[in-house]
Amino acid sequence: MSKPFYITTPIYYPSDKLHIGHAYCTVAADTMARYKRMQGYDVMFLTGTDEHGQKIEDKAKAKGVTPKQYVDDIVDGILKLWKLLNISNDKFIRTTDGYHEEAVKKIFKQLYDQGDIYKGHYEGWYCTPCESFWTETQLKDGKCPDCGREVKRSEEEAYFFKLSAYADKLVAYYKDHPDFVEPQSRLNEMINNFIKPGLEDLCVSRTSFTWGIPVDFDPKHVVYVWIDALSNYITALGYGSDDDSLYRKYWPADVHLVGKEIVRFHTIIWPAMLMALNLPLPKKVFGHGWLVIGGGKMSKSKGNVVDPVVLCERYGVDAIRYFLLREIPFGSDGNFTNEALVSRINSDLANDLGNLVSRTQAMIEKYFAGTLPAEREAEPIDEDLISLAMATKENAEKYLDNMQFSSALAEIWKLISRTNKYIDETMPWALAKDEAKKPRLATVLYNLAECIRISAILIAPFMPSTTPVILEGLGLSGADAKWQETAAWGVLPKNLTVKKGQALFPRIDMKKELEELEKLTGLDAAGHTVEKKEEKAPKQEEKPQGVATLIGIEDFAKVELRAAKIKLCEPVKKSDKLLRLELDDGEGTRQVVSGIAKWYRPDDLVGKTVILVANLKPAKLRGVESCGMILAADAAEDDVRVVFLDDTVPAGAKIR
RNA sequence: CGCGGAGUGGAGCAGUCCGGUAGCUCGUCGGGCUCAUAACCCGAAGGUCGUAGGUUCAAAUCCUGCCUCCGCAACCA
Repeated sequence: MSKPFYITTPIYYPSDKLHIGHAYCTVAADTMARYKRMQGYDVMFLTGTDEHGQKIEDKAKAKGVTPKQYVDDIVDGILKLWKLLNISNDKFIRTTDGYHEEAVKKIFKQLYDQGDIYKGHYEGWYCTPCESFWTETQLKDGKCPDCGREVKRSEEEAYFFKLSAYADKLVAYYKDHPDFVEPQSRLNEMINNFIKPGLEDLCVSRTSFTWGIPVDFDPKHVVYVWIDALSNYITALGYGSDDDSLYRKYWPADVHLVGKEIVRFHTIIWPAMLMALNLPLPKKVFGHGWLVIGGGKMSKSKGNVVDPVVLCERYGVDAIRYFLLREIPFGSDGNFTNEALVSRINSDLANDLGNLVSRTQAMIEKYFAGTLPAEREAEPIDEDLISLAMATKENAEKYLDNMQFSSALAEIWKLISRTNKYIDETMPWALAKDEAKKPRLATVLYNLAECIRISAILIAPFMPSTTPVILEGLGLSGADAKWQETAAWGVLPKNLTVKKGQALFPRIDMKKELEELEKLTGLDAAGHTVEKKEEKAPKQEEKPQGVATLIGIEDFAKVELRAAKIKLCEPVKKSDKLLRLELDDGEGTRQVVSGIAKWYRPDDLVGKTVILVANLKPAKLRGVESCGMILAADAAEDDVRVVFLDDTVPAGAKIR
């Protein structure tokens, strides 16, 4: 019986459409899963969605649908995306699936019964109308950040998981299993940041929202994300159900693939939970890096979110899969730019691989009418090529086994390049002119075909739909993609017949393409957001009432605006956004803290006249009291301009 | 002194743990070839390895200080 191999992606949060970053992680997992399958492992590849929680409840409400309807819709899109990307997951779990909910209830109950979960109190600020708890730091002006009303200090009943009890065991486990977390640096981060300062018990239930799995013995609580989401890795296998045969077969997981932002949950909370349940821990948690767009994190507010569907439609799925895994060393962050994408497609896929296949097939057709004769004539020059071809499988495996996708591809491309070079070395077109050299010519072309066959199979985990196309061009079929045969020479029949097809990866005109892409994605070649001028103007006109709800003059009168002179200005310690200002407001000096350090230096401001909101309730920022605020304009997405008055306006002048 | 990552030819990266000729891909320039998707092959130019010190026969690599960039945390009254 073949060895089991269990690999997972995170379960994604379906509050929005997924972007290229999610695709990146899932493509990586898929490549690993396909590789292991080809090697003969019995693979279980799991992905899914984490569907509960406040945010989804809110989003659904805003859209006027039930949370379930809301997530159903998004999940539908996710399934389509995975289909488009050729993701070969064996199972897809949704945390709203009945079996998962049942299992989570059981897990929660068990932890409670054995004392790892206890009932306690969650202290915070409560806003009665909103029925929401807020932490000290979430409050705005000491008031509810949602509705702005008064909050009161109160306690909420909640269940806690005794995370603190597992700190020592976790550290011991890391020590005994140095490969548990990769890359290594992420583990250091966890220990320094979270374990050393001391682990606190974890709040694992909520009463502030209802979109979740109810605690079965105390249904006014719902299970919070930790236990609900993390346990998917075992509930998907039937743990806690009547049939846990898959669980017994596949657990513990060989790899949890996660983004670096959730490494913490997977290396601290999840292992502690498993320890409490007395279950084995996953063998490895691999924290991959992020796709960085134009030097910054991809985010909706920056408008630089890349949609994988658009790219796949334009270049084909395999080109995108290749790019993602080739361009960025797995584990570190990497830049995503349109230019890099097109450049990779052109040089690696069109020029090196596609063109190699094309020229080889063309020569076999031209010189032998498509079918090679059986006579052979080897020469010493062939040895170098053949020995590299025979070594490439092992070279690639060395990296693949450590999830170094990029390096693995580089190894395969070494063979592709070497094969191109072999054509120049042997000059088949010269051989073709001499009838006596036909056996030598056939040998050369056969060697080329063999190298192409080997390369085509080796890229199958990465580019599953390209492999069959290449193999069919060599007279084989997709079913001939046998991993073991990539280390065997002479697999193709001596009298092989080729069939030249369409160009595998048509070359792209870089300049034109970048212009097109800029329009399509709103990102320029270097990945910077492009201002969409034509769209911007009408947008603003369309929703004048969207600026704010209308107020009466009496409401405006409540705001006391005054001119003030900046007397002194300095940065606030331990803060990179705040400046402390001392203002002359006509009556005296007052201190205001403003979050404009990014755009103004203290010297720029001293002596200037600004508009002060004089009757704003004082608040503390970074420990410094701020009495009022000064007005500034959001000039652009990431630019703020303070409103300056003419310096002839005296301090204290009323503004209305 | 909150935590972490990074600064290497025009661009993107490797090399740093275990000091000893600075490497890869793309781009540029020159040449070759003509089977091929204006592709392929060869060659060249181009680097004070962020910066200032220190250790050493020898430092991109080890030590110390500083600067810059990027994340996280906190913070945009």
